[in-house]
Amino acid sequence: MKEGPDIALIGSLIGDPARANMLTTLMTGKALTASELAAEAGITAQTASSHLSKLEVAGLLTQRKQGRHRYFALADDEVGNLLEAMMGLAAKRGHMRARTGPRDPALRKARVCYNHLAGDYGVRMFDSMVARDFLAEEGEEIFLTEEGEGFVGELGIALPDLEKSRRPLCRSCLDWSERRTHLAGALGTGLLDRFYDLGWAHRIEGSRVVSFTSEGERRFRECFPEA
Amino acid sequence: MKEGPDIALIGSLIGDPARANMLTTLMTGKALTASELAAEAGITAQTASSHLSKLEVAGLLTQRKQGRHRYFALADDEVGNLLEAMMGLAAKRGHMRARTGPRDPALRKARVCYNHLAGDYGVRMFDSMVARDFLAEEGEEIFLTEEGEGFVGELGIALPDLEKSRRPLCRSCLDWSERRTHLAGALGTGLLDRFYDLGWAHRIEGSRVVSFTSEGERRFRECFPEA
DNA sequence: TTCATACTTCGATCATAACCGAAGCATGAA
DNA sequence: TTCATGCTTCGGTTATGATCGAAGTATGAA
Repeated sequence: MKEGPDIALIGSLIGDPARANMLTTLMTGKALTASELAAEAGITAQTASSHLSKLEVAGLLTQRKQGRHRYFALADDEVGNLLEAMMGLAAKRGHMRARTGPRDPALRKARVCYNHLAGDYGVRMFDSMVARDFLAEEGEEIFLTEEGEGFVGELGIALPDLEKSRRPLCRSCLDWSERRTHLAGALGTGLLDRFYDLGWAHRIEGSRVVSFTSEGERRFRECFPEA
Repeated sequence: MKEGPDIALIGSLIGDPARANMLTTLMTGKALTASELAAEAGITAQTASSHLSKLEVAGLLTQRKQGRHRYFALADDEVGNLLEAMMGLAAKRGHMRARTGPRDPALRKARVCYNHLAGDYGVRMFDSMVARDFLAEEGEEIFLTEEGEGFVGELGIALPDLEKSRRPLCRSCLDWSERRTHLAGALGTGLLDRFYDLGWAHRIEGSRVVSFTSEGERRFRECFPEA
């Protein structure tokens, strides 16, 4: 009986893992750029672009152009509610995401979260800097203290350059593997870039894994002692 | 690469047109055999068998063997509510199936939503009961008030029986055609069953339409006056 | 201007899964 | 027993769509 609305269309849109990842990420309510969503879903920009346009045409996402960026967000509350309902059902049935793969342990240890360090190392760095009062938390906001400015300066980071960009210097980001906060923002990006420059670590091609050299690992642990 | 429930699995299951047809058909609340569902979806028995086993493994359907037949039904209310929510979103976005037949107006007027009354009449009943303080809303939760207990008692509903079940007595459900709340839960089911028993209405075979007799319609309007 | 970034479009590859024919199993009837 | 029905399993075909490389467009920065 072909009566009523077409749920298969919406189902198939949510049914693709890459799109489901994007939608889940957007459940935070924050609008994200196409590249951020691509990184989150673990796909290239081309593929993400195709997915995002499908989701927008179907009315699940809205798009806002801002300069070179395109920010995507869930179209409205109803979409969020539907996703929430699906998560509820999935959780009840025990359908958790499969997370078994050879790359997985490396991903949990250290990976890029769009442009900054995440995973165990990302959280460790953040905690260590907070413990030594280099970073101060005020609610959602995070500030670099005066001592912190000295610290990152010694590391060889040019703060004035970072402050020139319109991005906030410090932002918090929630880690899916650790379920704790790590450092994002211009400083988060700056620190990771500095680790690359210092030769402590490098990106694994075609993956989000950040691989530390043994020397780099030693220096990193020295630099960010556990609290 | 995210933590949390796997909505993609459920989405992809609902996302196949053949399976979506089967699930929509089962929204009538009646258990149907594998062959009936195959015919409904327009596929062969082999293909249907494969679909049905996937849906059962995922926990969306339950199966009951009876002789040579296998009867399938939606696993529980939550599945029905999710499907209804998806229909709501699809309808709002204009994603209707190609063939919207003459039965459509009847569907909007009164239909079963898995096991309770939906459509114009479902919303009217809910609104009327809220307006007279028979039902009280507290955020997402809905309660039957003391006056409400008296009211449904007069209608001939045995509350103790309903309360024995583990299902919540009252739950809200979003209506895709009216875009408003109607009553689900054990009481929602109980009320619809009572309308059948009283001869006010009956199900149209092979459809979700609930057809009221002219006498039944009169009594229903009397019983649930518009606010 | 030139260069870099952010994103899209095109084209081709490739993996998944929907599908059905044929055969097999289980139940019930004759 | 034999036959019919309801459903499942197996095997092979086919269509869909997810993916990425390469190239193109648009915006902003130098």
